[in-house]
Amino acid sequence: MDEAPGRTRTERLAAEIAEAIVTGTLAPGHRLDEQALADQYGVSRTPVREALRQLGTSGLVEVRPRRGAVVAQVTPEQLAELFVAMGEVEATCARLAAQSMSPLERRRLDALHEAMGELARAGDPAAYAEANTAFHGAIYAGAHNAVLSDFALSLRRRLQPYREAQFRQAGRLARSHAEHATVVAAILGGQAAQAHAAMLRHVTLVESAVEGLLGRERGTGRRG
Amino acid sequence: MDEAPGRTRTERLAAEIAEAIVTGTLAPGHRLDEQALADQYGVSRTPVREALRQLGTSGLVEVRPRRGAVVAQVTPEQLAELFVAMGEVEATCARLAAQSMSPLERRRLDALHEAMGELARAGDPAAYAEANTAFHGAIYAGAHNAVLSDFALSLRRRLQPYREAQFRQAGRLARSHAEHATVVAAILGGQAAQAHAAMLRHVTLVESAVEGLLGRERGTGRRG
DNA sequence: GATGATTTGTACGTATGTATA
DNA sequence: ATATACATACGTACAAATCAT
Repeated sequence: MDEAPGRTRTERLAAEIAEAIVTGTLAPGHRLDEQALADQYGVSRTPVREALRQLGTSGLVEVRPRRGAVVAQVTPEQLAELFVAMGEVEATCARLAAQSMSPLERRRLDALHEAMGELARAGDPAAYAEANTAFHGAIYAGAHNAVLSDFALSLRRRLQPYREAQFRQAGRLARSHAEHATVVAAILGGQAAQAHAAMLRHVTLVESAVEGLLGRERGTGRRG
Repeated sequence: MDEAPGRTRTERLAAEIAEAIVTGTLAPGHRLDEQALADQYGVSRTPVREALRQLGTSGLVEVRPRRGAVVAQVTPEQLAELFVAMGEVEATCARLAAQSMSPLERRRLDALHEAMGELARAGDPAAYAEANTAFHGAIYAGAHNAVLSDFALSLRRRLQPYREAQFRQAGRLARSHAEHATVVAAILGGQAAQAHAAMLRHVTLVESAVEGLLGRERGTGRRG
């Protein structure tokens, strides 16, 4: 059976539901009925409740007392704030990484960046997106601060549904890689201020790309 | 009975337990027995469990599957990371505040700072500490970003047990107020970079003050 | 190392508050 | 506006795992 990851049912459920939200299987605004989820996963309501509460604290779902839980509905204003926050936190991580990455970490970041150049030239959005997560993760880790990197990761997860399709935009891969290049150069060179600025600009450009996509794709029905 | 704040028992319990942790009534490392807490608050284990999970996600308590929950025990390394993270996030808020505070918000920040000067001269640590929370809260709010300000607030809460006594240090009030002055001047003048730098320095100095206190009070610091 | 005690994890039942007819 | 239906919040019971002996 599936007893693999998180040891308790609550943990496994939280992970599975989070995954479903992040991949878009559960769309924003979708109602999360406790009994339905319990039936679906073959457990009782108790671990479902605890998982929903946990996801509520991390911001992925909105729990309204006595009124049930829904997949967090992010307004355009909140989306903008999330992107600003992610940009600032990622930029901070980049600055700290420039100051405190070990030589080994720097070499690995450089190697990862080179490999992503290949993926960009090959035009493989899925592989690039996966490597991109690793790239940003390497920078979080290089900041050597678990508090900041956990927060950056949680923001990245919350924004993932909205960033998913950006790499399909024409030319986005090549531009992303070029933006990364300036970040990598600053970090490898230990130039803290430049690393901060380059990362802030990169994330801001991602936001622009996403906004372009949302403007185009939306128009279909959300509730009125 | 007491039906005052949070509507559900879980919410009230989470607030009460958090308060007890933050004020030091529940010391770090203290075991949080579900049944004992349930008896103490006159409820069943269910809302206690949910409250503990919630506090676990926010970092105030550590929940170990099948092994119970304890008040989060912060190692010296984690404490340092928390201070670095808080410094960076507060500095970011200060920079954003310098860029985007409204004239009214700037006037209020200035007035608050002036009032704190009185408290510092009067030598009232308790009142100063309370005003200090409002001061930093005003800067978070001035950043106009709920994601960042929520994170800053949660970090401040997590660090509160370790910062509590700092204002009793001789001369700390006056120094704190002088540090605030440079932050306020930069924010009011719209000088983003200076606001960032001044706030980062301020928080770093708070960390030093706390470390001095901990070193004195604890005797030993590092664990083997 | 095995056994008993304690505590957590999960299931299930009931009551109350919310939404709907 | 009242009543009805239903989902959630909470309590309670049992199972399973950890710990103490």
